[in-house]
Amino acid sequence: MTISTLVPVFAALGDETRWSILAALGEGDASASALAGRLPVTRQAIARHLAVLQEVGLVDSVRVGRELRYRVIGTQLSDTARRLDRIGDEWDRRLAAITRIAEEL
Amino acid sequence: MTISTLVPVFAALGDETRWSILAALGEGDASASALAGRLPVTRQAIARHLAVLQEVGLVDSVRVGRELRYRVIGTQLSDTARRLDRIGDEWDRRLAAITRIAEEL
DNA sequence: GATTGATGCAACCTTAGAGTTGCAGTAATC
DNA sequence: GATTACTGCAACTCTAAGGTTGCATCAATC
Repeated sequence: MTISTLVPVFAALGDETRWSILAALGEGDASASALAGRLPVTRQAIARHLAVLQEVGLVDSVRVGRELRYRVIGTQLSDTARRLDRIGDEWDRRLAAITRIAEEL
Repeated sequence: MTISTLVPVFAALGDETRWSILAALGEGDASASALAGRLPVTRQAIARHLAVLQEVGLVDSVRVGRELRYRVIGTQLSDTARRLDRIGDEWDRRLAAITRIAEEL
């Protein structure tokens, strides 16, 4: 599991509109059309954002009647946070090691 | 402290080249020119990436002689991870609540 | 003080992505 | 079965971002 699998997730999270979509979905599952009613963007734009979010596993879709209902997957967010934290720790340790070496000189 | 301050951080982390820069800096502080020697991109491109990283607090710079030496700030990464984790938890709780309500119907 | 090696700035190219409009397809409902 | 409402697909615009080349600048060294 390399960090390169994380990059698309961060790229997905690096957009305000997608956050507002995620926030709206946090209030409860919804379809692209339903979201378009609440957000100041077109349904098509939202659909593409949802595709991006689904691609990186932040969102899931279920067919309900004639609508595609999306829901947030909290796990992916937690996982990402955990991995990010681990990387931060690694860097902290490495930086501490470098600092120690530098001070010993 | 709103999530909108987080978005630029994620946007910064959503680029492979910037990760390779961060990884290179993890090995020890370095200048843009030094990094250009190790990475397959121009110094100018690297300089701009470093500006972006510095903008969101992922990197810091110190003048050493005639060179600008950059270093990773592990804290920002850890903070981001913590905040992301908190958001994930909130969503998990909210989703659990919604699921519970749905099941009670 | 001339040279060397670093940064800073500007113009430019190219592509990816966010957004739009328009229309076709398709599944419920009356 | 006609209508209604949602999804799917395609073409188009526009801007931002990643990358490049070229030159100016400025500090350190010989």
